[in-house]
Amino acid sequence: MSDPTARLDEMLAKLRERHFRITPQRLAILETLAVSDGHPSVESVFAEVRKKFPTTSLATVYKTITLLKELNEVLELGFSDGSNRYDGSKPTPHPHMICTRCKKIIDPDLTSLEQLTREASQKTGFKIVTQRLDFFGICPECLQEKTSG
Amino acid sequence: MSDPTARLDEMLAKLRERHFRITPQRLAILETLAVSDGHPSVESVFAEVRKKFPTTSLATVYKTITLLKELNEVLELGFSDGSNRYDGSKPTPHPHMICTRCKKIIDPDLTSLEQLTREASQKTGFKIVTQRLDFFGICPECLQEKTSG
DNA sequence: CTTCATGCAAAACATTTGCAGCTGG
DNA sequence: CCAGCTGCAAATGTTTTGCATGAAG
Repeated sequence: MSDPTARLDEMLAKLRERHFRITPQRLAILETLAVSDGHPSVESVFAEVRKKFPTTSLATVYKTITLLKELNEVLELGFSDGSNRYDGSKPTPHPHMICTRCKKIIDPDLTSLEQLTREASQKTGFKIVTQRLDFFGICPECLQEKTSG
Repeated sequence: MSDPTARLDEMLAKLRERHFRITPQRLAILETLAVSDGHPSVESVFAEVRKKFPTTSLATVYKTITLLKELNEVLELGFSDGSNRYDGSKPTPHPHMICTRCKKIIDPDLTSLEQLTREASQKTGFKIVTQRLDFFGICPECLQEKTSG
């Protein structure tokens, strides 16, 4: 999708602009979020960052992600079962396709979402600020597997 | 939207069919979920049920709602901040308009959702099983208020 | 240097679970 | 009767918070 290096630079620029410090731990967290296109969980970010900085705490990962959310530099895909996932490569709200078998999450490009949003606004009188759209199902790869889970 | 009494009867029929017991507490929980069109939270269901049965425990409300979810007789609107809401009057997945100011949730009737789902399926090869769509914004009533929050 | 970030442990939440006693069918 | 339900309290799992130490700028 977007260039990971460019995204990392954008994130760093935003931090500097707001005078937040760029610590080694933060840099590692930003890198992980900017590079991964797999919508990582907090735990997987934590595990990744620990490879470089073994003393990093979970609290720091949470704090940094909270900061990035406030700066609109990461998109949180919250699920009520606590399996939250994060998208740092494309931080603006967009639809997701979620495979309920392998847990993969991909970003579809849907042209008719704009039309749907317009319809929703017209029919309800809401001033729509943002939206969240998830499709749940089975991805092509899992569909090919004979054995059903 | 749908007739509350009819919904309650459907829920009761499903419980009986599967040989689950209909206790006074359960009945009160079902009634609350079937009647309210305001997408109540667990706490508000609990508060409502307590009016009739003051000894009811939160655990029972949770257990009953979990049961109803498994029977597809209630739709859970989970939010990652823990402010989950429930829709017993229309238990099949459908879009929601959520006012971020007054927390009201209403059900829009969107004709172009089907088209969007088709597009998502075609472009990704997913076999789509269900979906979740929330629009966040300001409702007409809140828009009319002069003071901004 | 001064302020902000880190890391630890404890706290805070909503939700789930274990279990003794109760009760619907 | 007795399997399943209730209510209590304890456990769980994730996220947040307080605070002393450490490091970015």
